[in-house]
Amino acid sequence: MELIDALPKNMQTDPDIIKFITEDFQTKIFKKGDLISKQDQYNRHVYFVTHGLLRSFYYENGKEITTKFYTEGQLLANTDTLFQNNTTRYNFAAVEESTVKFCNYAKLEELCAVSLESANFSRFVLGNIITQLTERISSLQFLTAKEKYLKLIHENPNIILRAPLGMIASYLGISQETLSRIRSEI
Amino acid sequence: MELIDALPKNMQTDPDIIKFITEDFQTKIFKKGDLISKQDQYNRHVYFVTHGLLRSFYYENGKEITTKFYTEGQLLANTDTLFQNNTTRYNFAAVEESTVKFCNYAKLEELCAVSLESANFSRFVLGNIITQLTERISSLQFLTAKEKYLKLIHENPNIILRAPLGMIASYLGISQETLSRIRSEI
DNA sequence: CGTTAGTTTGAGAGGACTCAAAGTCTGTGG
DNA sequence: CCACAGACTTTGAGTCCTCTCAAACTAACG
Repeated sequence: MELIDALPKNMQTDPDIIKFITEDFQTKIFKKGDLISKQDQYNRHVYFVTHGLLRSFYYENGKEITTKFYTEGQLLANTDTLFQNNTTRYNFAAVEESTVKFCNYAKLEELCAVSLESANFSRFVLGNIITQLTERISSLQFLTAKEKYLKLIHENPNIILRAPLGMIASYLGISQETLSRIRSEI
Repeated sequence: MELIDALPKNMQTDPDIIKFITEDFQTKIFKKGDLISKQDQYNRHVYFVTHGLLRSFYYENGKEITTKFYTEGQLLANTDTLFQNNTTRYNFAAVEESTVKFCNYAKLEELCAVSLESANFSRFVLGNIITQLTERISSLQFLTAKEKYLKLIHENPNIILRAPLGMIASYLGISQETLSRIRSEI
């Protein structure tokens, strides 16, 4: 999915936007396992996933905890850094070979500082992210391991097919073994 | 906390903003237990908590599940409705007597459609909400009941003092009894 | 001072965890 | 094209955390 297709129609033909996309974005391909960004650092890029699957994760008692998956058409960024100016606790890595388009967040800020349309579209995007996160919170809050897995199957079957079991388990907040047992009884 | 104090300095003196705050906002006081907004409806207001404590919740097997608390200086809104145009699954109610200032989201949209400053401040606010939600997800994902409670004490001691145990328990995703036992052993 | 909301305590059941070991898959080098 | 190493998944056994149901206790309020 191309970046421009993710924009509302009226912005797709806006010369400022086109200029922004063509001049300020770079493309990069990550191989399976490649790190895009490391924890405890500042990374002020915003990535748009053109193709592939990526994830964010951190270490807890030596184990990797996957916090989120990012597929085609989604945005990936260090919100800690962009919005709070802190280093981030998350690593970002490619689960499979992935192509991303990225730009410096400062450039996006510059655009939003002069383009009302962009600022408002950006608000819209953030609003949708909030809805997604809220939904995820309510899954984690009270569902059993099995319910969480079934919900993921329903809402994001492609992740289940594409990501290894261990990553999915930690994403759901359950152990690998438990997820494996759940799979076998379905 | 007054609404105007929540704004960045440069906006506090902006005539358009002042006009917006004084003309488009209303004030309302809710008594303990009062419902602000009900599930399965559209509520397109945005509320700013001047004083007090409110919460959002839904019903699961007849039990109330508290999803979030809102204290002084925070915003409360039906993101389902504002960003996705759906009815919401959440109820909002006052945990204790609370004063809110509220406006129609459409008015805020109108303001953002003409005021770059406002649109960008709004983006900033949304960004912070995202950071908070992300943080909450990681608490729910892997902490034990006790760890979640200790984290809440650390980050939001006032909620623990002001909200009844049952609401706090469901907010943490644990049962009342478990929370009570955790309290007694601390 | 009684009624209701809220909290604590107890007992038993079950889900999910950990540690450990055995399978299975996959890709690379001979 | 096969074999093997390393990554990934499954299975087993035992333990512990947290749940549920029930009942007693306490606080708040009219």
